[in-house]
Amino acid sequence: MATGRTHRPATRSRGIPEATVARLPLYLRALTALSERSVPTVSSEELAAAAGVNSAKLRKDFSYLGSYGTRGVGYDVEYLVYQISRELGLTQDWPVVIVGIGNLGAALANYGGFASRGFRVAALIDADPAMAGKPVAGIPVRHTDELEKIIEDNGVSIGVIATPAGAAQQVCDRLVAAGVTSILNFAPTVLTVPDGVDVRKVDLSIELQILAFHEQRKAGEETASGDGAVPAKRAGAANQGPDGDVPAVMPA
Amino acid sequence: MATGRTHRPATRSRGIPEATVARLPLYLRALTALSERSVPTVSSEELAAAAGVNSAKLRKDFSYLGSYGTRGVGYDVEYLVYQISRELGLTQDWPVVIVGIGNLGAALANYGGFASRGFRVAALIDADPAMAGKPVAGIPVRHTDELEKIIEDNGVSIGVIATPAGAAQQVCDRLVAAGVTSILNFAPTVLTVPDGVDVRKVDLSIELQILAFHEQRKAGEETASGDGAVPAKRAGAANQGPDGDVPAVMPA
DNA sequence: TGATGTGAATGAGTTCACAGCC
DNA sequence: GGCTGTGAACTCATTCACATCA
Repeated sequence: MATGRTHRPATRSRGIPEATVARLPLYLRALTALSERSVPTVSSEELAAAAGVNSAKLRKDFSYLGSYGTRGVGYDVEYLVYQISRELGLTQDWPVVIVGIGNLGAALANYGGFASRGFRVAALIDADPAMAGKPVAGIPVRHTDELEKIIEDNGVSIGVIATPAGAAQQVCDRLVAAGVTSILNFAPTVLTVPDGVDVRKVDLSIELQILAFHEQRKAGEETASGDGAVPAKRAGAANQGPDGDVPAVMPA
Repeated sequence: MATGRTHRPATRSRGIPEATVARLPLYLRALTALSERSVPTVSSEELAAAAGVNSAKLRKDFSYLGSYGTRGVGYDVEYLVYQISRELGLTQDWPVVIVGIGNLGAALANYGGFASRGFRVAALIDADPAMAGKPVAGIPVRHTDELEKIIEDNGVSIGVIATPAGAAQQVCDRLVAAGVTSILNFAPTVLTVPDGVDVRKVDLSIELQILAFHEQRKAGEETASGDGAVPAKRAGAANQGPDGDVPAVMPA
């Protein structure tokens, strides 16, 4: 069952930790902003502040990519932008399809952050025949019937599911059968996929529930100061920072 | 229950790991589905499968909440639903405001998953005067000018930011100044907040970039040492040129 | 018997602190 | 002097395996 291909002693040490991968886009964004302001170099301290992490972590992260900095100076912004882009695979074109063009699907279609990072919305797909042909974000919506053909014609390997929960697994199955190997799931349901397919999920209500947990705890601490078990100190508490992401990749 | 060993440590151990907290909503959803099908009890194995985690992890997670299961039997569904809801603070009402009513804000306003879990959309707020009064998801949009008053009047402690990146920090500052202590940020920017304020972020493009990283690696492995475990349908590995290409990403 | 609950072992990720180089 | 790069220490999370108990 378990794919034991953990061994990767091949050429370079391509063992970038998942937590690091998850932060690369963050660094990339900060670097892009610097690049636009024509800042030539940046120190780990400055860049870390811009990205909302601490500098030791950032340096460690970069060390997995290689030695791209200059001691005593810092990092060359343009060079680093290129290296991170390449590492993330953003130097190539990734056609994606978005399935389920409700409010959320439309928001995704309109989201500028995709196109500017190598992602091209190859098609919008919806099950509602009334939607077919209607343009959203300048792209005509196509009917679910065409899903397989669209995937094939465009060589799509990344699919975004923004359907209601009830339809998600079925859509997922069809995407996978048609050749999609990475799925970003916005539907509040657990998707089952075959081995070799990555799923990441974004769950709006889960995020709120996590906030509610912390919020409740804050409220409780104000009054219920009597619990001896509570170490009084704000144990890792308050500021989650820009971090706080839980690895959601299910390598199945 | 002859032994007087009554387990009631629920509100004692305030040391619930963050990773566990992040999974509680997942369990809650799976349990809610079981509850709706009137399933009385469930084993850690079954529930773990439904939530997409492994059973040892689930049992460990629950052990932080207390001993709510019965050895040899499993967990009482209704009881667990209640305990987890309480732990997450969902047994109380959480008024939230959504700021920035574009496509995404509208999607959030329409998202049913909020209301069903104790979150009440107290107000929708947008900076565009033309939006004011216009109903979205049955709730009239109000102008940013009223932000502080709305927060106060409704006792809002959780705010959702769905504005463009450029406006996010300013909106954040106003929310915090008005009394909000938890923020869910959808804008692609790092927010700076004072101590004691929680920020969680959901970044659409970051998730896609992480997928792209893994997708790229898959494509590279096909040609490398063949494990054979991954059948890998011929996904659109269109752009194979790994090197030589000039950074086609980002304005330079 | 058949499940939970949990110490112990393992692994992943973060932070420290300083050697090494510009 | 200043800043990167990285072993080592440390903290947090997952998994194992089994004692425990209905």
